[in-house]
Amino acid sequence: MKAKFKQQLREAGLKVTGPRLEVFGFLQKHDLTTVSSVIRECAAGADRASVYRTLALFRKLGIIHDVVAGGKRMIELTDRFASHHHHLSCLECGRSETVSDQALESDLDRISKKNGFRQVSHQIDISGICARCQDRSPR
Amino acid sequence: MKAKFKQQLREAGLKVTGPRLEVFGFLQKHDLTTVSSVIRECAAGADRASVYRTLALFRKLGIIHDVVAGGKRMIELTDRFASHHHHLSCLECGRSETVSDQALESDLDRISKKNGFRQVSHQIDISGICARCQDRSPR
DNA sequence: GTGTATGCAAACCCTTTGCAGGCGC
DNA sequence: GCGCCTGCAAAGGGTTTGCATACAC
Repeated sequence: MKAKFKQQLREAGLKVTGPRLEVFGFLQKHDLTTVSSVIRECAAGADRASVYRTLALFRKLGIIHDVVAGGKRMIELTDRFASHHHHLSCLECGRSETVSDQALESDLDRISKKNGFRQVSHQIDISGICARCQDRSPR
Repeated sequence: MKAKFKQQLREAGLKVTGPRLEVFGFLQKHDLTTVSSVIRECAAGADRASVYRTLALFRKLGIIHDVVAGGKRMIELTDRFASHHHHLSCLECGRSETVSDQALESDLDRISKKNGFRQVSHQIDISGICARCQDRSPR
């Protein structure tokens, strides 16, 4: 996976640098994170400005994309570096669970076709209260 | 609809003021808009700061909610003031189409239940190229 | 060695806040 | 008239940019 990443950079005529490796490594370890987390956790290996530039580059290269989970803007690796999925986000504890559902994907395709859209991407954010938090504070 | 809005404010012990009416009126005319548009278009009747305060209030009262369309953060009236729907956003022209689909809603319910989630809300953003833009620049 | 990428700091948003005056009820 | 709401301006926080230096190739 890291090899694939380096290869993609080189094929685009870009350099494999410390900050880029640092940020990519962090994203691999923490799928679904925030820009501020990346800045905080990668501070030792990458300046704030470099993190922003790196994330912008990764977006352009299709390595990461922005998603919304629990109403908050997050970033994560794209399907090329992680399998296609969506999130169930708990409004109480903030945790997100990953789900994949074929019927859902089919419906989205069908809806796009019906409207004459050529679908490029989609994202879904289901917010609620997770099983654990329901148990903890029942109502 | 506007009567319902005024009623909701009064029932909450809040005042019906110029800025609040101005912003609500704009939201009714332009479903799916941005904070900056509201600020720009309501400038005559509401100061920037008042727009922010008003939007925060509307969010708290469940009059508006934030959604993502075409990857951009937008705001729109909630289901109480407009029927439940989702958006197909064109990445080229930026326009958004509205869709409602029962199968899709059922899928989301089923997925939530399967994971023990009590669903509170969900949002879907389908991005692609609309029929019109496909015709204009075929590939 | 060459040209890209980085770090630093300043500039730039967008958003929030404090406060005195105005207005809905 | 009372107390909430507003406008104004200043402060705050996150993001972007300019420039000289450092490093990947």
